[in-house]
Amino acid sequence: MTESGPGRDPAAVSRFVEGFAAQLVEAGMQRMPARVFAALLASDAGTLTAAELGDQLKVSPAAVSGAVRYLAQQHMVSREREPGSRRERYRVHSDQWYETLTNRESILKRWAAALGEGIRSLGPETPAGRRMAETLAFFEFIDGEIAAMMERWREHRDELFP
Amino acid sequence: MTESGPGRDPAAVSRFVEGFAAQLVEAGMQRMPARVFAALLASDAGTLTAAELGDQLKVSPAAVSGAVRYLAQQHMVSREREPGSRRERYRVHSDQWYETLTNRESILKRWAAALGEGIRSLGPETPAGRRMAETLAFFEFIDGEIAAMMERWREHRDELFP
DNA sequence: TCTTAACTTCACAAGATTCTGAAAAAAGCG
DNA sequence: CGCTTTTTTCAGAATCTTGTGAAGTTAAGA
Repeated sequence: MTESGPGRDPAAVSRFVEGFAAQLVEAGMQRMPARVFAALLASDAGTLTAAELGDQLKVSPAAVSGAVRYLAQQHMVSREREPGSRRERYRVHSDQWYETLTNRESILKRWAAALGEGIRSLGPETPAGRRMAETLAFFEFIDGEIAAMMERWREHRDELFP
Repeated sequence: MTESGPGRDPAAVSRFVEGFAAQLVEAGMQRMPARVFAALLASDAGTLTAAELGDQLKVSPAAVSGAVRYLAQQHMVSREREPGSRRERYRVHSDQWYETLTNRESILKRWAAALGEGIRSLGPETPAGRRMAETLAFFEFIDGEIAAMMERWREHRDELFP
């Protein structure tokens, strides 16, 4: 339930954090980044400090540091320096983080590059070459479609959350 | 007997297999399934036997067995019994395997389920709940779009490879 | 039915990851 | 500047993963 006062049920938060993190792990994400990310997603402000993360997840500052570095590299969180403090805050941009999922362009592009090289070295007219060419065409098609899809999403979002 | 056609350079095949597998690994796939899959993708017939896979990849039958089981579960390859032999052949369907990439529905659905539970337990009107609701809406939107996108792909493919 | 090829399962060793504690580095503040 | 708080780095221990060898299971052919 929605609570005010001393706040939210820490047990409920923890259940969500661990459950969602587990799903992310299953999809290939490392455990600690997944937990840190889920904790940020479940925070009311959308930001937490390193100390809060370490405290809530019961891990060392070192682990938080490593996880946050990874998440920042993936553009899933950003770092903000709090004015008037030496603390750093880590933020999840609710309307942007999941766009990084579709920005796995880098991955599609690397797959495409590896396939292109395979086609070239095995020969485009060999059976294997043709099979790989079809796969490559698929990746290129998807790559083009995703931008349009995200544009439609933003319109759709603006209707849902005006 | 499966003949590697004339002019097919085993070293070139191996380079592709290891390179493409490395990209798959980077995207979260286990190493052995990735190598087995890449080997199938690069095979001329689109099929290989367990013995051929073990031989080409220099791994034990046990490793092949585990990798193939995983790939079959993910519907990335299918198993065929060779008539008149006790061998099994493993096949990649060139025009279908990559559709499994978009069929990670299961993953989207599980993420959505975890988010839905989080929204319910933290409260849909809390800031965290609203953030999660937007993410959930995104996943639901994507889920709907993907089917349409794949339909467009099939049309596109039929133009490219009539 | 028996034999034997082919695949699968399982315990374990080798290897890779991941997190911690401790020390170093960076950065605000007087 | 020097003190203090916060973050980062790094070596190493604990934990997981992964592939192997060997035994076990299944199924084709005689």
